[in-house]
Amino acid sequence: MPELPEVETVKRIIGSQVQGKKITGVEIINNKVIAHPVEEEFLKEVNNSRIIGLQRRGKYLCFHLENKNKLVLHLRMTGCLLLMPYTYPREKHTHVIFTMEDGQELRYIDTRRFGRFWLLKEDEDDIFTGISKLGPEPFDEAFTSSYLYEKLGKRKKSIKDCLLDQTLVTGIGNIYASEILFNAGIRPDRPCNNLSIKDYENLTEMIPETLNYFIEKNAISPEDYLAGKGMGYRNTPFLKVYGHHNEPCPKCGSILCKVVVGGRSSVYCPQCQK
DNA sequence: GGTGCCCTGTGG
DNA sequence: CCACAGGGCACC
Repeated sequence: MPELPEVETVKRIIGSQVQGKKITGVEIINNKVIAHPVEEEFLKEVNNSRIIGLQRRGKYLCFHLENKNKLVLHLRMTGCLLLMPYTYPREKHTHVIFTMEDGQELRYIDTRRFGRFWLLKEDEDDIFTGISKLGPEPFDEAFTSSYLYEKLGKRKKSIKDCLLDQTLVTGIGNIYASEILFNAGIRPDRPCNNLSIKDYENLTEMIPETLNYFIEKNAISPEDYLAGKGMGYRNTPFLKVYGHHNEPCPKCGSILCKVVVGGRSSVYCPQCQK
């Protein structure tokens, strides 16, 4: 469910709430979401450690702990982190609860249970989480149009498919792929080897610009974030094309189309996108 | 490359 | 009731 802008929002809100706080208790309600072979070890290594800070990499979140361990989380489709007083009733689908020293609880809630926690011990090579396979962040200096052209220029796959490939550039998901391609004026089903250098320059500019636009639109207070159960802030009202098929294009008024590319739906304007 | 699968909930 | 949902992986 969450893509880079949503994960960034969670990082900013939850990060500021838990930074410097000690975890004084861990309760695993459903161990399916813990991708660690030994539950006891996971508990031992996370419990009684202080959170130094929260970091985002692509769609992953990484808690840096004082004992040098890292607690990595991927929210996948429906994962959600909320900090609230321990007295609050537990949401349905609450799978893990971290108790903080101040009596607040950091709760992991995930309807579909696709999300995962990993534990990386100090200096342990990360061969588990998938983070090591990720491509550059869209805001990295390394993410240039020549990088994108070199990586994609000769591929026959559709540009939409490649935007979702986290090893090429990280953070884009199904919704923002449609939004980015609309902003760049490129049809989602265009083969990569059919795009011009100009198209790649345009894409390279529109990827960080579009994601940044939605990070800003996501901005919300911690109180409103909690009130909306970590979902309310998500910016559906600002989407230009995704979810708007059969409606008029916001630029030209043509009717927006839906196509399935690589098993997932994309929405585009047949007039504005070539 | 395409498909199925992991899950639950919702909308047509 | 079936199709589909913002992710990612294993498997032909």
